[in-house]
Amino acid sequence: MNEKELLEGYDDGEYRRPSVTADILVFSMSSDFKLQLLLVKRKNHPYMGKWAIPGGFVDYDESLEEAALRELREETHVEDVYLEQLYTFGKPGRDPRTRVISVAYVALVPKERLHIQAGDDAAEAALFDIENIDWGIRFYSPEMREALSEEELAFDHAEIIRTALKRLAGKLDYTDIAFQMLEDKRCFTAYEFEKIYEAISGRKVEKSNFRRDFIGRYIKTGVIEELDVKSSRYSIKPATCYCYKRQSHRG
Amino acid sequence: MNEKELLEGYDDGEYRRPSVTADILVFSMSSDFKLQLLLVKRKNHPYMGKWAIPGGFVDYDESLEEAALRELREETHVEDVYLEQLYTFGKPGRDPRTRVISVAYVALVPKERLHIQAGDDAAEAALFDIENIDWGIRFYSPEMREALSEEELAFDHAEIIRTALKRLAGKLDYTDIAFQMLEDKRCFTAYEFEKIYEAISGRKVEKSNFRRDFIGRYIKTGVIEELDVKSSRYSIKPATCYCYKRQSHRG
DNA sequence: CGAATAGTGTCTCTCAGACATTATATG
DNA sequence: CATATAATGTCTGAGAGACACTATTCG
Repeated sequence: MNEKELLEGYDDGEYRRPSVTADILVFSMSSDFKLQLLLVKRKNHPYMGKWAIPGGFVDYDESLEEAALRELREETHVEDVYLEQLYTFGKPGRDPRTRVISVAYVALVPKERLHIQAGDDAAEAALFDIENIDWGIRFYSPEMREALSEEELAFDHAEIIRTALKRLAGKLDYTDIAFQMLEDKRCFTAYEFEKIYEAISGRKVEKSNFRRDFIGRYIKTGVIEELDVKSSRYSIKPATCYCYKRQSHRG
Repeated sequence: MNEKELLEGYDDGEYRRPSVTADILVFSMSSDFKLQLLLVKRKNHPYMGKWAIPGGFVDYDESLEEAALRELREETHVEDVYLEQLYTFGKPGRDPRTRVISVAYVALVPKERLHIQAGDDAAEAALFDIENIDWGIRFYSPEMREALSEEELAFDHAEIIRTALKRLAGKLDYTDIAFQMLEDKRCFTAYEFEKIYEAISGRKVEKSNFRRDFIGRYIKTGVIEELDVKSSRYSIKPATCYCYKRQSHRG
């Protein structure tokens, strides 16, 4: 291919280094408690018009996490969120232009905090509902209910998303990640928390058991506290509110 | 520092890329069932004379995993082992020479398969017993029983080792990693497996409970099978041997 | 009243941890 | 005999999962 020859012509005989990018998977939760992922539509080749995970090159003086946060800021204008390194993807050929090693990060952001805006490399940016969690992965766009198939994703991004979904589901039971999706960590109901848990794990839970465990584990360990406030946001009968007692981000 | 100025002088105005290395943490098990880690003594600056995790630059056409396997082959002459990506360390300044992003891999290698040899960048290579698993990390060299403190480790390698130990202990219960340390996966006793489990988890287990669970879970799921063979290698009374039925590596 | 969620109680089964006991081989 | 590991058994309490039931508020 002449495109490849062109790129190899850039090489000047010195040691040829791979490029490093930080990619960021921004997960959020729709108002009807469906797990959502931020994708951007590529406006350049390769994969022009396909949907991709936002990301960009890591600057020489910037840490990987800083690079991920910078991308996050550019796309969503949020700063202070839960962020976790996912995995590093580096197979030669995953980007047809040149050798790219991508360090993928996962961010969990409550939806009201998101102010989505397409970055320089993207035509548009949108949140996609993640409907079925059988790792075959199928997305449905929020407004139009249009299926987004794996073929419409750029690069190896379907694999990256699968990895992220597995990681999130796996960490649900022994970490606090579900709390990171709450609209207001300082005042939320058991119902909200349960719905978030269901969305991330991909399966229904028994309401009564979940409440027992939820109360039992987190109240006893002081992670949450019962408040005097009641909320009728999601129900007719006012529900007890709880307060998450740890720092709002970091994990 | 004039060393830094020298390095920055190398920059020729083009986009300055970080270097990428693949580092490999080779864990093994001593004959008395202590968890061991392969370290190499640096023969060049920086950190000359300090102990380090072996690693090297990722070639332009080589996958991250291939790079890790190449390093592994150079240091230990083993090929076909359990290998897993650990984490990517990329803070600016972690290598005083230039910006280095290290993708760390963990390999689990039964000791008899190791044929340790120092690579080009190392004066010597040795296995160190990991004695206490309180994440303060202290090593004792195998022969001399000399303490190796965190200060004697190069770069941010103490942090990398801590990360690896946590990961291994965490995956012990829901993966097959303990089997990867067995001298002979096709014929081993419950005693051997128990000792490996203890070494990786860093705590004693109740023998009878462990056997019940060990038999219960793995026999029922077909992961292991009971053999007719008996072994007196670790006991006076001959013990039942078991056979691990899955592929010898990969995880 | 029905609808929808809030919230409580109960039963079973599995599993982890603690501990006791017997068996088998060697010196 | 003592010793060291092999191998089996028993008890308890915690937790997961299934399910039944009552309470509260609105329209």
